[in-house]
Amino acid sequence: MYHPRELYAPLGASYRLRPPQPGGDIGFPASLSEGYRYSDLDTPKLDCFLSGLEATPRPLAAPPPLPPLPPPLGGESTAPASASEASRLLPGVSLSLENHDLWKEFNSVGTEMIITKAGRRMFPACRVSVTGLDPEARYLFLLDVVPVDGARYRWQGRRWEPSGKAEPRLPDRVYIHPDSPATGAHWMRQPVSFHRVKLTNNTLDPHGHLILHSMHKYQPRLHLVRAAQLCSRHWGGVASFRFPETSFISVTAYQNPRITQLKIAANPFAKGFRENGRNCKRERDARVKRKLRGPEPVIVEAYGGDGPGGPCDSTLAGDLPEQASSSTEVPTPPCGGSSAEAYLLHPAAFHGAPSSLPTRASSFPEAAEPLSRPSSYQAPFLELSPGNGVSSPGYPPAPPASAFAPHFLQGGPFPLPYPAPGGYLDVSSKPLY
DNA sequence: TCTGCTAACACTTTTGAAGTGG
DNA sequence: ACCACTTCAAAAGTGTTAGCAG
Repeated sequence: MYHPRELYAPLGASYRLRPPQPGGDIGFPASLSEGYRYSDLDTPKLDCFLSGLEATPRPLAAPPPLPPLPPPLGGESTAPASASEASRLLPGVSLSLENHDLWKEFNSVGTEMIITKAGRRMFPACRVSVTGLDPEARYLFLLDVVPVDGARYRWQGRRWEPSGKAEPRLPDRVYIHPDSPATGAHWMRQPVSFHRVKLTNNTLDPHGHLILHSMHKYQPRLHLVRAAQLCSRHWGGVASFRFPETSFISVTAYQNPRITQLKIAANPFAKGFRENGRNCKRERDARVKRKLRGPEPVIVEAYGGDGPGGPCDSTLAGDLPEQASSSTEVPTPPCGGSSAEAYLLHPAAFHGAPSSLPTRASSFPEAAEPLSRPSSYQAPFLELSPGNGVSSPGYPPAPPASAFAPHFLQGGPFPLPYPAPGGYLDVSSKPLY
């Protein structure tokens, strides 16, 4: 494993990010905010996806200086987003959170996400609508999760409170939407769901799930990268987004009973725990009593469900029951083919190895280029539009989606040196401890 | 004793193979 | 032979809970 500072020594201090600005998150002490540094956000992180080859591809030879670190996540933006930079890279691109209301409801209580050794899905999942993409160009859609602050949290019976410093930063991993790469038309056709993302607290996780510390506050980020293929050293622009209402605290067991209630009410897989479900507290207690008395009689009556509406696997359809997609349209492959087609056409892009391997080099001429110092790019900060695309100038910009090079790929957690769409990418920049 | 984590559990939904009919 | 549809079992995703470790 390499650290970017070792590989990119020449970049030196230009990649230093300034500390977060005061005035941050509600409930987050300024002292902790002041003391925290996004020490790893300068990791060249997404370079791998910057593939080629847009109409006017350009090699990443002269990295512009990274923008200063934005204010602490969740806080008020004291420095407005750099719209000009954003438009220079991916002009006009905007995202809106489809399930904004649900997220808002959870956020008002204090969202908690279960993390397990085996990996647990996020609920609610990030489901967004995209506009402003070039319908013909191809894009990668990525999701990662970054710490909101430098604190560890503790449930104090009624609310979350910081209790000490955060654990050391874990390996940064990126979830690649399974449809990637796809055309702008594809991404804009219907809401894009990231419901398959899994969170784990297993630092040795072999499945490539996003690794988090328990009792820490995190913020999901979405990245759109204009690129024709998964891995290249060329790029056509990138835009990063975050929605403050999607921040959450990772836990191994729910702390706030109100969150539990919300999850049970909204998640179809937890239907059994609802008031009328067989797994609700009343039924469970009764079952335990019956068990103590003797064998439980077989219940023949079918459990009345709420009808269909569970998470849908398709990107093109809704992923959440409370937002049943009205679209029954059969997904059509994006221009140039679906991810599966892309796989068939260019298997080396998905199963390929670092550019030194012949399989990839044969399929992707750009991989045969000499491995000069990978360059970084400047990620735009965009204002977010919560729900239905309604603009909200109060939304702070996302932290920069820093670039990274294939060097940072960790083969370990992945069966493949390059992750397939739908997989995860380990972009750890430094050893765990 | 307290806090946090894990594994087992019962339940539901999703998925995909197998079967059926046009 | 092909396609669309249905059925069904297995897999996967839920929160709960008891027990364990530090």
